[in-house]
Amino acid sequence: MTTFFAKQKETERQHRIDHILEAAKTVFMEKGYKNATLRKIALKAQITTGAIYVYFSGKDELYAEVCKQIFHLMNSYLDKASKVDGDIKQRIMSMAMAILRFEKDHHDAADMLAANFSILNLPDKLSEELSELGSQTTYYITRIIIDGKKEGFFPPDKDDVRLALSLWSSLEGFLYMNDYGIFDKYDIDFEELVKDHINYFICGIQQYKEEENA
Amino acid sequence: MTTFFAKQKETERQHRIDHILEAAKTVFMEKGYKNATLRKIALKAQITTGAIYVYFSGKDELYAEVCKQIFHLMNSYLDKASKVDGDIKQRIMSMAMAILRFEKDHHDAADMLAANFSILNLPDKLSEELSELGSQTTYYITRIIIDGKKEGFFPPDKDDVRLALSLWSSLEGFLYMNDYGIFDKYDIDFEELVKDHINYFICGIQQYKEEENA
Amino acid sequence: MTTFFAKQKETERQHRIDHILEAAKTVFMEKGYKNATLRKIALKAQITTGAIYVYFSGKDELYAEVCKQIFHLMNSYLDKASKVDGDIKQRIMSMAMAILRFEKDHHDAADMLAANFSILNLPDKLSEELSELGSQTTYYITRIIIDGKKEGFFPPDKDDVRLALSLWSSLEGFLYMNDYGIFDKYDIDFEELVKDHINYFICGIQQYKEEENA
Amino acid sequence: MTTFFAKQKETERQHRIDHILEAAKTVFMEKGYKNATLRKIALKAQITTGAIYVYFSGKDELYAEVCKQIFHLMNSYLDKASKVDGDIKQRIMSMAMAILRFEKDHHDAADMLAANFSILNLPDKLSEELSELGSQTTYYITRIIIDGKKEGFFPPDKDDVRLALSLWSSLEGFLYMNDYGIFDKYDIDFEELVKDHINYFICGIQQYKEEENA
DNA sequence: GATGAATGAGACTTCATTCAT
DNA sequence: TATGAATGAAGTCTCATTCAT
Repeated sequence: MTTFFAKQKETERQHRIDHILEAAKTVFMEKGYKNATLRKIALKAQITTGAIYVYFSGKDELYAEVCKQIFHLMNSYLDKASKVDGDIKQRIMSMAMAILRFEKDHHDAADMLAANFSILNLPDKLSEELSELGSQTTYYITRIIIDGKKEGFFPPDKDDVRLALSLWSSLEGFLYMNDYGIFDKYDIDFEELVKDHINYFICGIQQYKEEENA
Repeated sequence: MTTFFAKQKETERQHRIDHILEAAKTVFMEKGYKNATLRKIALKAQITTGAIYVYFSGKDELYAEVCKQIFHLMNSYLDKASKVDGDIKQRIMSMAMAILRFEKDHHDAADMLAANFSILNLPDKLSEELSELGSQTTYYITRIIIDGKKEGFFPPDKDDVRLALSLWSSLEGFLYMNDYGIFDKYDIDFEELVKDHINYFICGIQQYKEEENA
Repeated sequence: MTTFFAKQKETERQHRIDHILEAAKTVFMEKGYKNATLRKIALKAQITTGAIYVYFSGKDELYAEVCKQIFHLMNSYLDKASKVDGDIKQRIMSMAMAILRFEKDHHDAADMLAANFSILNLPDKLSEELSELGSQTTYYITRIIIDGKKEGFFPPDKDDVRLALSLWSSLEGFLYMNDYGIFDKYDIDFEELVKDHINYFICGIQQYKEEENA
Repeated sequence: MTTFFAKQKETERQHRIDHILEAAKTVFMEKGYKNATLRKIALKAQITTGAIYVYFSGKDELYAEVCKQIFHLMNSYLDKASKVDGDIKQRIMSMAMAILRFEKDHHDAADMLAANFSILNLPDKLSEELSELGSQTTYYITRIIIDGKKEGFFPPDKDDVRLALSLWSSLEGFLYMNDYGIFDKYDIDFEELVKDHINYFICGIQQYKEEENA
């Protein structure tokens, strides 16, 4: 019986945590770390500031936990995209579009992932977790690159991780520039721009001969 | 004589301004806009917070002026790089390396240029200046692309600005990822990574046939 | 039960608000709006400045709330006086004496009602409330004038509001002069002076023939 | 010769003082005591803040000196009005209208005269001077009342000073109410309102029988 | 005399965090 | 557990006054 009630309690506790995290996510996303206040979060969660301290050690941990959630959300996008059937190119494009879609669907959330977590005063465990989660993206992309080499789509002499990082980095660049409204000044279809870039990049990988570089 | 003394004073005033800007730059770079405080800046400049207000209307303007300086610095890198002789590829690479070098030399400063200045409460004149300065990079790159098309290096049907933005965006992505230490976990020569990406990208532009995309 | 505790809490909250308002009133009255500081108020209320912000949005609102209280207090004087039985003259005199008494009892408080509330940054609701409260005095006096005309005490051709404003204005003048200690230099019974003035004024209204003015 | 140069210097000094006072008057009138800053005054006078301290001991003294000037200005209005020919009523009305005109011509200046000088940290001499100047108005009015009694216009049993203070007080009341925009809400000709009041008041003095009051 | 940069105290305000209830 | 009032430190900004030049 004790166990039953304990579980019951545990569940309720988790509910409250989720509830707070949900509110925190909204506020952090909207205001950013500094401008978000525990009061606003508490207000949104319809609890009091004091209650937050029952479940979280403070603002920093709360922020980190929200980030964790967002990382998981993002990875769910990637996971889904990674399961799409098709040739290598289609799979890469699917992955890229998933990242773009996530950015579009959760604009402010995406911003949070770029935070420099080192400024927060976090316990080591959380820091590592966040770092680990941030690496997931590379894993997903790398996997496709590896498949691509197996299938002869990419030359075997190129390094998987380097290609994956290269692809991801450029994608992030587009998101970053888009975020700061750089493209707003021009009459440009953002998605098309990214697709073209990936096409050029893939094409380049396939065609580029190292000796040319000499 | 009056003129002489007036100049003398003007120079001294400029010295002080530069001195404050220097301190502000350090602090803003290290802490970011929100976390930087006038007190910290004043402390670093070995003055009082009040003294800052003799030269600047407030935190926002101070921040903006620091950004202006950094933009100018960055543009000096670009300007120098844009004057390098060589073929189109070499010129693009020279430009890219200039951006990398700037990022390396002024790591934290580069971050500031990404700030969303619209959140600051700036006089219109300053806002415009910053916006204008921020566009310079695109101009530099676009110019090379245009030359490249003239010389037959790039296909004539590709849009100059789109290519320039695309190139710049991917570069920014690398810088961004590097900033957040993504590459630190891997044994990767950052510069090589970027060079490879550009090579693939350029090669892709030249070789990519639109019909393939169908 | 919930209701009971909620009420309890509400009451306590009101107590605290009243406590702060009391301190604020003292300080504002003594120093005026500009010279009063939240620190002084907090000190007097034996709390910290921050605590004030739990109950009030800032200095302006605090000031406005104090004014509201004073207006209400003043209106309670007027209300009581307006219920006095007697002929028109006695009723006017009763009203005038109420104003004098209020001024005497709450010397500095009275000053605050003269504030130009438009310089404060108040929510519309508060602004309107204050404006409304400030008009009350005229209403009370006007009502007596109207009765006076009905009873034939005043000539029917005189405008109610003009007479009321005229009476009130002169009263305010006496208060104002008294405030600045003008009468202190002379050996004068302030109340008698005002009574005489009102007597002359009333007598004048009754006797004055417009044609004389030609 | 020394004397000549000394005088020259003295004159120049006075010029500067006047120049500063002029600027100070403008700023104090516009902003009020607290909101006026020495910098604004210095700016308007096209000198530096430091220079002000050569001629004045500080902000308070500067304010007081400005008030002195305004008192003198006001008294010049009264002086001129007091010299008007006509019967007693006309002379009183002339005096009243002069006060109204002064208030109209120098709206903000008039406000300053109402300041509670005791909050300023002034040397005794200045305080007394200000007090003395503030009494002038009563003198002017009293003189007419006295003449009025001599001529049989007013009953001989009424006290001169009391009548003068009474008249002046009510006038001040109208100005005060007008200042705070009380009349703005009503469609009222301010000057007419005041004239009527004075007429009633004078009429009342002449007609009012003390025994009625019993 | 005059300058004006600099000070230093103090203004209002915000907020993460604590703690008595 | 939960409350929410209160704290205390810190934030930006203002300004009368001083003082080296």
